[in-house]
Amino acid sequence: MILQINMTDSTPIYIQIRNQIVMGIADGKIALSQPLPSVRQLADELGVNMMTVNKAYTLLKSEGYIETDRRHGAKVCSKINFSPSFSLQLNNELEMLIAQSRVRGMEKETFLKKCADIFESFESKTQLGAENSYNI
Amino acid sequence: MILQINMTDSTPIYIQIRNQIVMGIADGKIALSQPLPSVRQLADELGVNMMTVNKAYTLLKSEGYIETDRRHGAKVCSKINFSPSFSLQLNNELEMLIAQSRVRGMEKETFLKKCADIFESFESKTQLGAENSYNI
DNA sequence: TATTTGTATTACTATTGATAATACAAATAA
DNA sequence: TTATTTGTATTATCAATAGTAATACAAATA
Repeated sequence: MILQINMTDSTPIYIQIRNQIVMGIADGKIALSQPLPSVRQLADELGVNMMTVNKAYTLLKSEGYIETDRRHGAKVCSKINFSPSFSLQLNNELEMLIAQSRVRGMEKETFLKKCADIFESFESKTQLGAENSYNI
Repeated sequence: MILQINMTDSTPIYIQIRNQIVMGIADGKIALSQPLPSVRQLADELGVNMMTVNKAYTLLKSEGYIETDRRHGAKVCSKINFSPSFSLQLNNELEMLIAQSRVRGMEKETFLKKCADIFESFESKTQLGAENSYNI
């Protein structure tokens, strides 16, 4: 399994890369401390420019998901903190999503159920062994 | 109370207007079917261009929050539907938010509690009478 | 010495955001 | 009637940003 880039999607490539790596960590396809491919290697595989991958890695690094070392390349952090900046972002985005859901008539219980389902879908995937890890 | 535009914020003005109107509806400061100020009037009050307000109104209309009538101006819809496109957007955004929260060590219960709190904060505000409505 | 790493720099292009000036049709108020 | 007010369409301009790309570089390793 390799990252899937959708060139017709309006979402920028480096955001797609970033999102898929975060999702990969969340559902256990990418392990903590796992080395990531080099920017050149991943760029080759995806058919994009090296600096596009670098931009994704720089973003992931600034968010605390990965760390890079000049020689050893990039790897997932061994521990990913719940930072204050993420806490702010989470609050703001949840507030907007809930405002919209509420205005459209969604009940609180329905919303919470949806969240619980998504959360549990990650938990079940994470139980999978390392043999299901991403081939990146 | 008037809409508060932050010119130093990187969020585009028309998005700020859109967000604040959605939030206003959600917490009851703006009622269903309530008339909104004309694009010229709101533009004057905010000190922005008429077409910037028009852009916000066009977005709100496309999302089903408001409707416009050539003579009577814009007003909030009497009923705002839970559209398939919003359902998709909600799923995608929740998936990303939950992935990030989980990776950062947030427990499912903590996440659900946060959502419930936000939901309830809207519910309590909505109980307020019409005298608390926005002065827009 | 050769190779591989991330990264800094620079450049190019397309897109976006905001504003502006008009103009128009429709509806209302005088 | 006439004047005014509504949203909107059109066109234009300008600045800033975003996205991608090509290249070069320092550091570390084999």
